[in-house]
Formats: sequence, C-alpha cells, structure tokens
Amino acid sequence: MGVRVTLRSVAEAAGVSTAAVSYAFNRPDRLSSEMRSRILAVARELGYSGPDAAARSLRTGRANAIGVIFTTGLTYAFRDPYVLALLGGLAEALAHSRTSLVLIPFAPVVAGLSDAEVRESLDAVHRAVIDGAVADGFTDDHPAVRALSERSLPLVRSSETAAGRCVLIDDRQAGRKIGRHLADLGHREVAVVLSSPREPGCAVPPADEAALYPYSRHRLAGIREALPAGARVRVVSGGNNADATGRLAATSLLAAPDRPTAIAADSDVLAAAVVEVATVQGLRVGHDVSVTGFDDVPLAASTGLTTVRQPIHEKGRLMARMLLDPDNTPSRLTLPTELVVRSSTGPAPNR
Amino acid sequence: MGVRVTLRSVAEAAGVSTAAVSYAFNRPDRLSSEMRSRILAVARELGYSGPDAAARSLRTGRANAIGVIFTTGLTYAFRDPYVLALLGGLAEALAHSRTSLVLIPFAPVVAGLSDAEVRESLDAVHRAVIDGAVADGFTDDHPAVRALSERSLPLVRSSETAAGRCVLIDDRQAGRKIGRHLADLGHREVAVVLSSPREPGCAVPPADEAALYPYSRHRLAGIREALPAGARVRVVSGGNNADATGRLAATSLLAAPDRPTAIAADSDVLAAAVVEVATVQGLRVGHDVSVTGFDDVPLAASTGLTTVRQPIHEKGRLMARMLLDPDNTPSRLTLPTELVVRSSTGPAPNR
DNA sequence: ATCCCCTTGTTAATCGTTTAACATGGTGCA
DNA sequence: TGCACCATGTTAAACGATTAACAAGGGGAT
Repeated sequence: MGVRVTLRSVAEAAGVSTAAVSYAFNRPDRLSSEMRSRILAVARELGYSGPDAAARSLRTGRANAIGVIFTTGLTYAFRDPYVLALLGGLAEALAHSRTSLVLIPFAPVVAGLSDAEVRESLDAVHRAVIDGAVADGFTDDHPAVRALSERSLPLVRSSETAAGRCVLIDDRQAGRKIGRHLADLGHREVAVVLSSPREPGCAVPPADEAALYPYSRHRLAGIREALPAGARVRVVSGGNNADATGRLAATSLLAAPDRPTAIAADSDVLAAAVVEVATVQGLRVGHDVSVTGFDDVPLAASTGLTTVRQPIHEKGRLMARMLLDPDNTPSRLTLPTELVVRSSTGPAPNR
Repeated sequence: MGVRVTLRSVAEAAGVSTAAVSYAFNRPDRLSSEMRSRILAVARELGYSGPDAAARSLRTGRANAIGVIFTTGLTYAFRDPYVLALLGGLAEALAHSRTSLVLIPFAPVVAGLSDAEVRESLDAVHRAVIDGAVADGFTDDHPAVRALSERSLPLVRSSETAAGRCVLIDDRQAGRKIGRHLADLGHREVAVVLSSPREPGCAVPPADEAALYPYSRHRLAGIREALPAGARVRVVSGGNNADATGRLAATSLLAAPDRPTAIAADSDVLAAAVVEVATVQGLRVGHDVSVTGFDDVPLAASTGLTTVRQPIHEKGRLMARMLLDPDNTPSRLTLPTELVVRSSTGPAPNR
C-alpha cells in the first residue's frame, strides 16, 4: 500500500529530472543508453510500470482508443451477427495501430427526463476517454449521438443526412432491389418486418414511420417504390432484431387471416426467425410464403435466405480508417449492395 | 477551430469560479438552482459539452471502464462463440453501472525482443485508461498479463495458479468427465485437439505441453487420468480455435493410417470442424469415430456434439462484478461444469 | 584558434479537472 | 441580542505526465 509511484518519485530516486524519466520511456533516442538503462532499472526497482495512462492521455490529448455505441444496447450486441461483423472490421483496422476499442453502454433515454437526468443516463458517453467514435444505425438526433458529437470528437456515422464523416450503403436502392424481386415474382401482399425499439409484432402506422431507425425507413421506402401500384404493404415491428422478437413478429403476421404472400425483413436474423415460424406452421417457404432478409450474414446462406448483401466488415474497416487516418480517406463513402437470390423466395401463390 | 472551451473559459464567461462550473455538472446540490442553470446556459452557449474525460479521469483516479485482453487477438475474438458469451456476461454486469468495456489489442510478442520492443508491442495495454481488467485463458506469465498486473490495477484471471482474483472452472475435472465418458464407451485410441498458438495440425510432443494454454493443459491432464492404462493419447494443435484451423487438424488426424477412434477437442468450434471433415470423408460420427467438444455453445446443440458445458456468460458476469464491486464478491470462484452427451459419441468400433 | 553543430540533460509551463477547506451572509431559536 | 448552523460560493492545491526551449560540453572542420 502506501504512496503511489510516479514519474517524479522515480526521477528523485534516480537523481535526474522528470523529463529524463519521461524520455526513458517514450523517446529512447533522446537519452544516452547508460542513462536510460539506469532510469529503467530504478523504475523497475520501485515497481513503476510506466507513465500513468490517464495523465498521459490528458497531457498529449490522445487516448489511443475509439468508441462505439450500439442502438440495441451493449448486452445484445454480441448476439447480433451484423454488429459482430462490424466489430470485426473495426478491430481489423485497429489491430495494427495499437488502438483500443471502447464499447460504450448507455441507459435508455426515455421521454420526459430533465437535462440532468439525460446527462446522467449518458454518463459513460461523456466519460469515455477516446479519440473518436463510431455510431452506426442511429438517427441523427439520438441523444447518445448528440452527446458524442457535442464532445467535438471525430465521429463516423452511417447516416446520409448527417453532416461529417460517414460510411453507408444506399438503403433505399437496396430496398428497391428487394421490392423489384418480389414484384417480379408476382407478390402484391407484402409485409415488412423492421427492427425497432417498439413492441415486436405490433403494426407500425404510417404516422410512426418517422421514428424508425433511418436505415429501416429507407429500405421500406425502396420496397414501396419498386412494388406496383396495386400492392399492399403492411409494416410490423420486429423488435430488438433478435431471434425471439422476430418469432413474435412472424407469428402475428402468419396468424392473420389475410396472410401476406411475402415477408421482407430488415435483417437476416429476423428473416430466419420468420422462416422458422413459417416452417413450424407447415408452410413451405419459397412456395406458400416468400421471405427475404438483409445483410447476408453466414446465417443467411445456411438458411437459404434471399437477401441483400452489404459489405459489413468492410464498412467497419473503413469507419475505423476514417478515424485513424482521416487525411488519406474520403470523408463520405457509399458501399455497394447486391441482391442474393436463394430458395426462400418464389412465385406468389395463386389465391 | 480556434481555442478549446474548458471549464475555466466557461467560468470566466459566467463570472464565477471554476469550482462552481464543476459543481454545476457534477453536484447539483452544491449550487443554487439559479446559479446552476445560469452556468449551464453559458456552457451551452460556448459549446462546452461537459468536463473533459481524460482530465476528469486523471483527477478522480477513476476511468469508468474496464479492459479485456484476448489470447487470440482482437480480430478473431468476434468469431469465437466462447469469447462472445464471455463478453455478453461482462456487458450485462457493466450495463447497469455505466462502465465502458475496453477491448485492448496487442501485437504478438515474439521471442528475442528487447525490453523496449516488448513495451512497444504492448503499447495499448499500457495506455488503456481503465479501472481494472479481465484476462481469460492466459498463462500467468504472458507478457500482456504481466504488463497489466504491473500496472497495479485490479485484475481478474481464470487461472488457478495466479494470485489475486479469479473466476474459473475445474478444467482437470472437466477433462476427466470427457475421459471417463470415452473410456466407458471403450475408446483406447484417443486424439486430443487443443487450441494453441502453434501450427494447426502438428503434433504436440510432451515436452511442449507446458507451453499450451493453461486450460488446455488441465483438460488434457484430466482426460489422461480418466482413460485406462492401456489407452494411447496423441495431442495435436488445433491452431487459433477457428473453423479453418480445426479442419486442418482434423484432416491430419483422420488421414493417419492408425486413425484414432475418438477425437476430443478443446472447444466446440474445433469439434464441429472435426465433425465436418469426418462427415465429408464418409465417416459416421458417433459410430466410426467419436468426437467431443467443450463449452456447449449453441453450435454444439445444433451439431449434436457431446461436450462439457461451462457457464461462460456467468463467468463473464462474475468477473465484471469482481471488478465493480469487490467488497461484495468472493475473490476466487470455481464454477460447475457438466457433461452433455449427444450423438457425436458412441461405442468404439471393433477393429 | 574559432566557429558551428550535435548530443545529452534540465527547467518550467501546461494539459483540464476535482474537492477539501475556508469565507460569507442569512435563518432559526433561545 | 447572540449564537450556532446551513446553504452557497470561492480559493488553491493537487492529479501525473509531456515537451518546447534552453544550457553545457565535446568534437570536427577550416
């Protein structure tokens, strides 16, 4: 116990200036090698393991870390294949630059909180010692995103409406790819299942569509655009983008008397849940009902899902690069998507 | 651009002391509400978003973050279901305490580096602004673990030989459960596939067993203990605990003229890869060859793997709790394991 | 012998906060 | 009236480092 060992105490013990000790750890070339090894020896003897991280970070203004926030909450993030692919991409870019990845949790911000209460619920966002941050999938005005951008850190988003750096895909165009595919197959009764913070399975009235995640909104718009005039599109919440919430949504849709002939989900996870429920109910997916996903994560291939592939890993890699090396990276990038047709879609059944 | 807004500049602009501004953000009760709102108004006007994270962290000595290091490297971590379950547990414990999770990368430390070079490769470990850290699966003398413990931060490990806090399972006992199961089924020719930094597929001679991951070593010991005297055990490296490396190991084992009747893998990921290779080669898993895994991640259930279940999520949760609330948590915990028999094991074939 | 430059070390300012300890004026109470 | 106490601000000392700018001494070239 007792007193903590600092740069200064090492300097005093070695009879040199603090600058010398600092140089011994940071700039070997500024010191003669004998001085340096003497200092390091004293440091080791005192149990000094190097400059304090927080102090260093204050003084230099660099944290060697970038932050990430998640729409669905930290706990769920590790079950979401989309998030994992993104994290994988981030990690790949970071690994070689000795930069840590800070996963920042935040309490859900419910309506009607005071300024102070909001601040408090975003505590971790304010306190994270980072050089920049990534916010993927958020609305521009989400409190956590706002808190982050107020910190005047470099921030990379995935929203086309946001100012500043971003990496994104053309969600609307991707939606059209799905819509056109379904239209070509003759589907006119389409349900769209979108990940959303609201109750899974409940219908989303047009008035509430503005509150959807931006990517969901755009994909939905694209689907609508590509379907012919007579088509009916109903929108249902898929909840947290989880297996369980997807099943709830699917159950409510497939139980309806006027069951849709096609169900377009916002993610492969949700789509796989729909396929599962449909199969259990004795429906032949691709015949009695068509299902599409989004992302093309590994799950999609093994489930035989028709989906839209997006380069998630690459997205993460580029987001990190934008933060690490802004000068050699464009500040806005739109990545390509591709319709991948598998067995989960087929011609609309005759009624 | 221009000059940065600090607590001081806000104080000057508002005509109050810096203490007042600090209190406005941290201790509402120390200020009259009119003073407080005046200060916050000035702050907003100047674009001040709250106290600087690094400075705060230096001054208070708290970072509100805990670190994690991974044996297999950050990039691979997100593909490993074991790691994901652990992270999920950590995140769950953290979510309610407004603590961030810092994933720390480190360059591989190869032999024969100078002191300075080692330090440099562990740069992120030294620079991470954290209050404590988790190191799961490491040898006690791994450079990254050593660097972390020298920082005199609370550190939670999973090693029974380490001093200090740890959460672990009885790997040796778990190994015996597998060994006994295989012994009961009549297996006498057993191969053990262990995740290890060395070349996947290569044999691990007894002399090198000391360099294995500690958990591997203990499980191996347990398996050996439970098998009858006449049994032969050969040990093979499974590489990075990945799908691909597992297939390499499996191929080399199954191609051998004296193919083992049972293959015990160190993880479900490796075991699943073995099952896949065996199936492709036309072997009936559970008849011609038996395969066991470890962990009981979701993959195991869907593959029909016989395996040993360990409470990974719980492990993560407890590790985080030990760091967050050391006073109300025991400092050493051993969690239970359970043999789960499925279809991948069966009686040894007659030769 | 002079000048210049290079190497190696020191001085001291600064990074942006937090918080114990102290002042000050007003209230409640005897 | 006097005293204790409370609420509300301020003062000023850390927290632990980095790094320009400077100083001193030693060669090497001319």
